[in-house]
Amino acid sequence: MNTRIIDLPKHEGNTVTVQGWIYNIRESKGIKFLVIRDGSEFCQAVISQQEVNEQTWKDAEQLTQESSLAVTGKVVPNHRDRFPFEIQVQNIQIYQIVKDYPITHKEHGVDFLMNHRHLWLRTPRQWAIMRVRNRIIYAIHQFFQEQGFVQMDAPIFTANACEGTSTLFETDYYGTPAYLSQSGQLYGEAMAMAMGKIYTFGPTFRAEKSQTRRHLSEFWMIEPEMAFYDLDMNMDLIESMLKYIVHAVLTNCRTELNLLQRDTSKLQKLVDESFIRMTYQEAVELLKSDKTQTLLQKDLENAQQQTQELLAEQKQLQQEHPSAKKGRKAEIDRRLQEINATLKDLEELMRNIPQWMKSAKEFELGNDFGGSDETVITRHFEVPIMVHRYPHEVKAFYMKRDPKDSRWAMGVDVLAPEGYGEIVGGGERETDEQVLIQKIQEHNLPMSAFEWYLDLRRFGSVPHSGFGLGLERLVAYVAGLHHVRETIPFARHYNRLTP
RNA sequence: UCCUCGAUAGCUCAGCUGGUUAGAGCAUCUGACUGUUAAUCAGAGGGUCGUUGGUUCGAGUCCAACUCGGGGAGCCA
Repeated sequence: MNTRIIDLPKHEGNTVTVQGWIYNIRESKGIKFLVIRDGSEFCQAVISQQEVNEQTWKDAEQLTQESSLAVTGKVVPNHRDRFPFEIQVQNIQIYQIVKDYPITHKEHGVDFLMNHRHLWLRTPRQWAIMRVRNRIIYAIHQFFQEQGFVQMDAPIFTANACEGTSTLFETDYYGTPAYLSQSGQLYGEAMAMAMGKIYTFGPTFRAEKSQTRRHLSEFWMIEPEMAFYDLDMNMDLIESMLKYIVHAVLTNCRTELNLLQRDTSKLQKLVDESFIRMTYQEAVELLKSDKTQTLLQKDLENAQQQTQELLAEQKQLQQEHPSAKKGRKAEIDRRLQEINATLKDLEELMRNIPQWMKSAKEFELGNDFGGSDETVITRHFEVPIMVHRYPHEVKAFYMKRDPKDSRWAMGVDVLAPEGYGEIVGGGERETDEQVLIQKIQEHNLPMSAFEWYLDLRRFGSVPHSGFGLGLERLVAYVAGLHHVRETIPFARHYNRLTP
């Protein structure tokens, strides 16, 4: 019976067989260290010439990166490695010897890696990300199922653009145009009126030509919708859901977060401390405040100082380079590349900050926040911020107006700290048929397409709320990633349809 | 659509104000090393510098257009 690497601790001292692939080989005279991966984990297998027969050693000499094999040997502790056990190999069985595997153990550019995404997924970092993603998905289902929500699916083909704003993918549906869904929201409301509390979990499509680290053309969204929930109940649910998910990842994905070098103290804060809740008006005040200007000024000065320090280090290393020995030379080259990359980032930051300061200072009440404004607001805090009661003009037609002040719509956006931006958007829905009809007209949407939706207000209309959670943005935040394209197995975005 | 940065070896990059035969590390191949952690050490092969045109005695380097890509704005999760 074959063993998975993750189960090796249960077999200490025993002889087992593991099937997998060679992730890396290091060797010295008469001894080979294989790093084997089988999907469940990565571990070292040691082949010593003295301890195997001639044929096994001969076979071992042919092994290359990503060759597939089964190794049989004794499980012993290994305290030097991340994974605490290794296999002392007695025998190997080769499935395939690989030639010229394209991904090496050095750094690669994003474009190259994305072109080899089908192979890139095999690396430890991607392995860790996919496991975090999996745990988040599992936690989402657990959370909602435990609370009596029913998972239901909204259609992917739709006859119209539901909110009438973003650009959608058009397809041919038996001769008439159809669009790929940009949100299951309206269907979610219908399902909530049938089942009480529901959530959808499915793909969403946006045809916007966004070329940023936060956007995908195809991404996964979770959209809960609850009958008899007001905005405050909605926010409570969002907060407890995010705490639940992050707690689940913190307790079950230690290895993965460690491998990703995620600072877990920041995630722990999200679990332990209350989220910040502020109205749009308060957020605008904060944005325009001197406090914001001071904060950004300080960020700018830090960036400038760091730049000076790096330039000094760069100069020193360049002087040392000609006289350095080979090993040291390589070290210097590595560091110089690192410095160059950081300098480019800092340069961009220093270009951006003055614009952010200007945009924050000149922000006008009534406008929607831009990406930079969101970033600036989140820089003040270390936990997620729920901004609620936005100007109704900037929100979708189905959003309920604040009964106390009709300027505002009862919407809420959750902004993640550390610059990850909006991860949740939601709100309380309009319940009045006449108000909705008026809103649909104001937005120039085709009334006929919304007849079924208006039925929900004609037959037993009740207060209800819901929200949309962007899975990839949440994964990026929890895993501490620079870009959402690493959070999904095969990313689809502008200029990327393959592999 | 706009702004901005970029394209040099299989991969990641260096190449300053234009000046002999274009550099490094990794990967590949050969050799050394019995506990390695992106192992190390010695050696070898590998490039019409994104495309087209221009300036010049001379262009990887300067100029223009184009192609492709990164990041950002808009829009959003």
